[in-house]
Amino acid sequence: MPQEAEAREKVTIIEIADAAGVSKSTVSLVLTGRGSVKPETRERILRVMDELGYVYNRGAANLRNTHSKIVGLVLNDLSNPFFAEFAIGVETVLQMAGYVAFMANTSESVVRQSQVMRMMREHGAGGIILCPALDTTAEELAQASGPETALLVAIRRLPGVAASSVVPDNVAGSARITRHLLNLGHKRIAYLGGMNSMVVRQDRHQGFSEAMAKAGLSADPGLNLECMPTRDGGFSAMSSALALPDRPTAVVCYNDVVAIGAMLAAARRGLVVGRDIAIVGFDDTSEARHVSPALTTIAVDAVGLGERAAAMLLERITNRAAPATSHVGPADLVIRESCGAYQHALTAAG
Amino acid sequence: MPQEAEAREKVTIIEIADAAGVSKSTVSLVLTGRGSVKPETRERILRVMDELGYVYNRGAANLRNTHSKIVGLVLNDLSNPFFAEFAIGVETVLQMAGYVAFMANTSESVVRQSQVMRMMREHGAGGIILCPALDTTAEELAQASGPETALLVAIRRLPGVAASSVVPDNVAGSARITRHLLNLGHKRIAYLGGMNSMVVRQDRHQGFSEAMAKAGLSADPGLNLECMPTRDGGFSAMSSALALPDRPTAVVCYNDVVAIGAMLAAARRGLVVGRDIAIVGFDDTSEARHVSPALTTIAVDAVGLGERAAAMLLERITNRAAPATSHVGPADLVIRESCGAYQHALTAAG
DNA sequence: TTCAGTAACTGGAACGTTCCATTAAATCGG
DNA sequence: CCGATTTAATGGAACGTTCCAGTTACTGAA
Repeated sequence: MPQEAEAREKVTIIEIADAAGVSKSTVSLVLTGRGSVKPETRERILRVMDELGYVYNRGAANLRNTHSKIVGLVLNDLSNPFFAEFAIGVETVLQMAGYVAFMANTSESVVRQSQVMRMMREHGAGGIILCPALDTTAEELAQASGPETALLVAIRRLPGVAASSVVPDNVAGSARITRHLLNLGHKRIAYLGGMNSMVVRQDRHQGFSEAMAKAGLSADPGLNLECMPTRDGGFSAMSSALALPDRPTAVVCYNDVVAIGAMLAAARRGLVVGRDIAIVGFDDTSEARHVSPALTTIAVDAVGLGERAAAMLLERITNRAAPATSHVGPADLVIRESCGAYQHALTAAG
Repeated sequence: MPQEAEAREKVTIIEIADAAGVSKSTVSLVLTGRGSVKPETRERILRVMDELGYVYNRGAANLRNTHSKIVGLVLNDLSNPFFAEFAIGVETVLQMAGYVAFMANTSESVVRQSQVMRMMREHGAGGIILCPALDTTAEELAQASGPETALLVAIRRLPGVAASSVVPDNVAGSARITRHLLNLGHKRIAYLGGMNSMVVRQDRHQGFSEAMAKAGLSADPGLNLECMPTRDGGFSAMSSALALPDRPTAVVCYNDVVAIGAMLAAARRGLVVGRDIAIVGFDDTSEARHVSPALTTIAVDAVGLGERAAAMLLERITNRAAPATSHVGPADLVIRESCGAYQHALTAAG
């Protein structure tokens, strides 16, 4: 048991050296494992370190080195379970590689975003994984980021930014779930939620439109409804959709939280979701499974995206000549109750 | 617009000094804002910094200073929305104070916990907020932590650890929600979920037992069911509870996720939660509101606890003579549908 | 005018490491 | 048993800051 020395002052490599009767260089050698040092000497030094409660000062080491083993993770909304899962994926991979992560939540504020990115760079982060706040521009980012810090943009792609990126396949996923509704016989299908200025919304709506077009249906612009990507947004947008003279029989929502808000609005009007109307989401957050009726949605594997993002960033940091790369992750249909597929199968069979 | 210089090499205070025609000391003065420097000179230096794309190297500065402006946040389970909210609270306060946070997720592994704590110390974290992994011992913690790093233990208190702490009032909250069920007329009440070895479980169960005792009821040991604090755990524990010959009419769950698992199990057996059986949780995660029927639970204000934890840690870091303190946060009853209070009121009125 | 006081600025040592250039001792092939 | 090679260890400069102790130049009071 190391004796909890009275060490109020931090103990340095030099004190270790003195106590072990060697030079600081030798201590450095055992610390970095680089040169060759006699096993017996190594043991003695390690023992002394333990006794004096030595803790390695990476800041000092980095002063010479540069390779810092720190990366930053900047999230636009940690309260969204999707991003929490993404963060878990990122962090797992970093930890296994011996890295440690700065984490910051911007709450969609671009000014906080710039601030924390600068802070992280000042503290020597070798790279940053950024889930950009809503109206982040390419220019701002070029400012906030810099040549010493590798940048990877995740989840929300950012046109015109020279950085690696990791995003789910929004277009394909959206087309997929739209086809699912078309197969169930729906023709009047609304697209609900998100603001047109959001790239993710553009991609997802594009998938929707393409699937509709391929089925020979043109998307009614009156059934394309914007709203903030929140539960409340979904609720009120859905309320107006239901007030339309010729209301939709199915609704493709921007994401799960909008869908859940929409389901509430439908229920409030006395409609049984999955029977009277079909509602589907996107993301497959854990809530999707537990809401009632369970939500049919697109699973994008947030944890997997996080792991991939971290791996790509590390590659880029260690092998700094590597070019920026992009990864588009899978987006799989998860059929549950809210689309009415089971009802449909039942009536078809009976 | 700062001209994106070809600066592959990092630019230092000395290059700024040369370019601005002053000494490095003067540049340091404007950086730290300490001495007095002519406004005109300051402007010039700032302009040069902008032009050359200078980024402050806090690592180098800390080498002399010691006051690092970094704190660590170690979470046992980020996938639990409760801890995500706690993290948001912590991070908000830190950000406002100009600090940046290391974040790590241990997934209840004490070895990862020790590893990340050591890493954080090596990187110069001035303090660590720790939500300890399940079987963390006081001795281990004394090892992993050190005199240079202020420690604050949050959410799960850890007997025998000399550190500040922030926890919700588990005993009072649990007693409160138990009284609520007693007031509704329940007599056979089960306590479900968590493992007896967990301090939080002990506290919550204590509150439960005390409330039962005060009502003149002794808690039936057959109705005290352990399980892992997960949805699946709740599901199977509830299944066995319902298979009992004389089954409970109400169930106090260890936390919300266990309660939601229990609700599923009840529904699976054809029971209507809130009418045929009462189920209540603890934590008031956002899921509690959106599950159906909505969950009656105890709100502990995760964000507020996080803010408080961060504030207390900062106080301890800046004013290092300050003694370790403890904070016990409020635990308020939130009545929704799963306890059957509305049904009860209705039948009472009718 | 002189002198104290202040404003503006500066050089150099120090912080805790790494790493290069050396040196001293040990090993080895012939 | 010699020269060459290898192993083990060392001193000192460097990394990018801060801060102490100065050094000017200026201001204003006596």
